[in-house]
Amino acid sequence: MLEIQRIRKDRDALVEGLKKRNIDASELLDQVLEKDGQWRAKKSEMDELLANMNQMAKQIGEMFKSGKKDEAEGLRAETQVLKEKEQSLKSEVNTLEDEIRDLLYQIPNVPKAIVPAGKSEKDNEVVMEEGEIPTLHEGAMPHWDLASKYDLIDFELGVKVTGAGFPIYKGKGAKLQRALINFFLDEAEKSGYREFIPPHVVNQASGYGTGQLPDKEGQMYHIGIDDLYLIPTAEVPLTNIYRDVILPNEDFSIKITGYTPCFRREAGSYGKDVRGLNRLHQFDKVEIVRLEHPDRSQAAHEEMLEHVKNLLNKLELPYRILKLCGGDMGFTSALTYDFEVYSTAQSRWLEVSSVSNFETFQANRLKLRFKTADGKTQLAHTLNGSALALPRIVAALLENHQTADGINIPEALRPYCGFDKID
RNA sequence: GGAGAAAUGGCAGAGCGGUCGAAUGCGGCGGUCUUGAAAACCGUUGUACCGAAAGGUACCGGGGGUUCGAAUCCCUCUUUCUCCGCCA
Repeated sequence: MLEIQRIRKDRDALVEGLKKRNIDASELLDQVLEKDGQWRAKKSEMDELLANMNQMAKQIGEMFKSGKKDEAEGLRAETQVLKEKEQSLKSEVNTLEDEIRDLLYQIPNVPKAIVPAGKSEKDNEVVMEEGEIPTLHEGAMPHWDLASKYDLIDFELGVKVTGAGFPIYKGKGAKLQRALINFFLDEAEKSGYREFIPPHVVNQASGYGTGQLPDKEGQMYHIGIDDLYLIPTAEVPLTNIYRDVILPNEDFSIKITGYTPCFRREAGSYGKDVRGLNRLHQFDKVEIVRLEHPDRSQAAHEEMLEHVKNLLNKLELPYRILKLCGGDMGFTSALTYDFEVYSTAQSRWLEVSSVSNFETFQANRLKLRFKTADGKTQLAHTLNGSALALPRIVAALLENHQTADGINIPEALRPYCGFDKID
């Protein structure tokens, strides 16, 4: 959520910035400003009224004490009118506040200067490419065929037990999941992230805190009886740990990580996009989250990219990094880099990580602040990234490392798997 | 799931319906003293909003109510603790 002060001060620059998302926010922002003006007028009117009423209440008290009953009764009758006035002002102020908040919820984050304008994923910029795309042997298969050939993942069994998009991992397939999770967590720890195991279910306030609500209500599974949501990513519980927090000084840098399953309803996908592991309703992911001083968030973002690069190098997967254009960026992000690995048997790039700087957008909703040296409170920056999401990594590992007589496990993963080949 | 008790500032802990944004202690910050530190002493110490400022308003778990006036009374929700039941 954008800060209202920023809209008051910088309306034109915000409109300009949001154009990169391919939206014209001028009308929305003007509505906010208009409502804000009305709100301020009503608010000071009400404050004045309340000040009067407080004053009168005090006088009445003193009169009763000094025995001036009649005077007190007279004054008491007067307050009746003011009370009614207060009621109506209060409801006007509340209505305006609701309207302003609803408008603010509709405005996405403003892209940073280096974000390219654009409408869709076609306008994303490839900023680097690394690793060699292997040439596969005759008869190489896509991962869903490999998964059934070596009995690693059972999609049909998942349909029976739950439904489409909930695969069941078996034997070495299950072991590989566990190995990847441990590998990712250990690497995160080496990079200085503290591990958390958060709840896999969150309340409404947390959904609002990180911006899943109200924008993406339908993407989360909702447990109606308790009004809780299954997390779509560990970002939600991990970041919300710091909701309503004021960090005591300005030299903080908080780095946390956590593994969780992720649940996404993902309505409206079809075809080759959802084949095999490409898109699931439940998947595993290790997330890294950072809270940084605004002056240091840019550097932190770059560090996070290095961390993810390192993971992909160790897994010996060819990948590329995209700088997302305004139109393809998530609602809450100011700058996002996507990592894609090349899926050789499918001949396509698969997104495996998304590393974003939200600047103050989430912090504003979270009320996550810190104390500056001169004692003021200021919004912190939040960042997060997948490091990494498992299914497409597994797909790429199976496909890229397949040979005629089995699938080779990359060196870095062997201690975690306990085997070096799937055959 | 049943029965009770409680929720106050960073923490601990007072608080008769009016003078309570809230005593007191600890902690934090600034100072005096000291070669330095400790101790002692003095001062200061929440958040947000409106306002150029003066100043004003709101907040004592959340929401609602009674009252001229609520931290204090009533209703409701949530959470915590104790006891019982069930249970990995």
